[in-house]
Formats: sequence, structure tokens, C-alpha cells
Amino acid sequence: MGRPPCCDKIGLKKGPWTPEEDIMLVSYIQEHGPGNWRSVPTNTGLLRCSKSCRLRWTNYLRPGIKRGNFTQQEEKMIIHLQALLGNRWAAIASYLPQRTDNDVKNYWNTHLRKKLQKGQNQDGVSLVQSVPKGQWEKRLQTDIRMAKQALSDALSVDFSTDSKDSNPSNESTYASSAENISRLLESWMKVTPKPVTASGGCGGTDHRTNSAETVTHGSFTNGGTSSSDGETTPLRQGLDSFFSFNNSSCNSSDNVSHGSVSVEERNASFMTPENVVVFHDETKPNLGDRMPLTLIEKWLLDDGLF
DNA sequence: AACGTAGACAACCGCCAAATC
DNA sequence: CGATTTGGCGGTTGTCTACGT
Repeated sequence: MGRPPCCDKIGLKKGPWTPEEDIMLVSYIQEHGPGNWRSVPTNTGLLRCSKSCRLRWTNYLRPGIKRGNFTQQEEKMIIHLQALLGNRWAAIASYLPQRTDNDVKNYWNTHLRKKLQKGQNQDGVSLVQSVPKGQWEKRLQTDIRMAKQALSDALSVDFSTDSKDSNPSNESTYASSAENISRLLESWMKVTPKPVTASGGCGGTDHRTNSAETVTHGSFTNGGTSSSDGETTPLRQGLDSFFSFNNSSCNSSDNVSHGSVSVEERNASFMTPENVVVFHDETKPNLGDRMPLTLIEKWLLDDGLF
């Protein structure tokens, strides 16, 4: 006998979420933290299946998600990673902490695929940094070797000892990009500022890819490139532009309410001390699950992206 | 102003591995 | 250990909006 059913499919609502539904979901997650999605529809009264709630949260409501306005660096990174990893959008998105897999996938399908096709049709050369034919394949093979090496390296490393510096993606914190919801949250926050419990957003325990044991409170959260502080090589500065949004920790502060400021402004002011509610990225895989970002840095540097 | 079309993005569907009983 | 459910993922569809005619 397994678990009880997730939810009956009778009378469930489908289609676009209303602001009211968003508020209900966000309020619940504020209270209990993400996870245990099965109980979300029941406890919130939402006529949505647990899966829909989870998707809505991870793809839209989760704090810190940046939507639209892909930068050139992000674009190039997606192109490179897609070439290396294929359509593994979750893996690709894990290197772009502010982006969801759905967002990356959509951007690829609506922008980059066409762009690449167009670029190749026009001059027969890939848009990716004009790497000559053949050389690109060689590079890909090299990258695969690097990935294999990285995997073996990763397997031989005890991440629990150095996760503070090398494995920050274990606990990402996010600022909301859904401004309407953020405004709603802002008013909500003013009334009931409440930290997420340990079993919830801060080092949640019920997520397969982000176990509580790997969470190191106070560590950075931006995908493996940021050191604790002070290390500002040009490379790092470049990469920091990717990840600057979430240089916060579980114990430091975070911001889920941003009023009407832009996403960038919100991200810039992400660590104000008065912020109290912290959400953690419960979906980003551990570094051990993927190629260390330093390899990506090297790879991108080789192509002169930064 | 009305209609048709294309683009962008949110949401759903179905599959699968992992977790749970 | 097998049955069952959950949650994650990638592909696809649906809906909304902008633009052109």
C-alpha cells in the first residue's frame, strides 16, 4: 500500500491563476514553507491539484525569479549549455539561478532556436561565438571530457565540508519578480512578518534534491561562483552579474516584497536587514549533481563571453 | 474599428525515478 | 519487496497581447 492519493481530479480548476489564488498559495507557503504539496490544496482551499500549486509556485510565485529581459550573457550561456546538455532545461536553469526551467525553455523555443536557425541559415556559421565547424565539435568533446572529469572530481569531494563556498546552490534565496503579488505580499508582510520554519523554506526537509543535511546556514546561494567576499576577479565580476541577486543566506535577510520597483532594483536591495522572510530554492540541484560551475566559467571564458 | 495572425509565456500533460507505505 | 503516490522534468498546448491589414 502506498501513499494516499494526491488529490481527486473532480472539480479541480484549470487555466490561469487568479490573484486571489496566488495570495492563498503564497500565504500558505509563507506560513508553512514550500513542500508537502499534496496538502496544499486541502489546507488552502484552492481548487487546484498539488502539481499545479507546485508549478505555480516554482515558475511564477517563488521569490527571486527574474522573468523576461534575458541578458546577452544569459542568452549565450543558455546557448552554450543547450549545446552541451541538450534540452535538459532544469539542468541549464540550475546555472541561471534566477531563471526557471520553464522560462529558459520558453526563451529557447521562442527566441534562441529561431535565432540560431536564422544565424545558421544566413552564413552557415553557428551563432555561438562563430566557432568554426569541426572546432565546435572538438570543443564539445572536450567539454564532455571535462564534464566527466568534473563528475569524478565531484564524487571524490566531501561536499558537506565545503558547501559553504563551493555548493551555494543548496539554498538559494529569491526575491519575487511577480510585482503584483509582491505588492500583495508587501502588505501581507507588514502585518505578519514571519520567518519560514526550518521544515519549510529554510532548508526544507522534504525535497529530494536539497536535503537538510546539506544546508549550511549563512552560506552564499548563487550557484557556485561567489566566494564569501572580496574575491573580485574579472571573471567573478562577470559571473556575479548573473548571480548577484541572491547573495544572501538563510540567516541573513531576504525580501519578498518589493513594491513597484524593478526587478533589478529589487535584486539590488535584496539584503536589507529589515527583511525577515526567507525563501530558499528548493528546486535547484546540488552542485554534486552537475558540472562544477568553474568549468562553465572556463568554458565561457574560452569563448570570450566575459 | 474589426479582424486575422504571430509571438510570448503561462499552464497542462504524460512520463519516470524516487519515496513511501 | 511490491504497489502506489509524489514530485520533477520535458514536451506541448492554451491563452493573452501586440501588430499588421
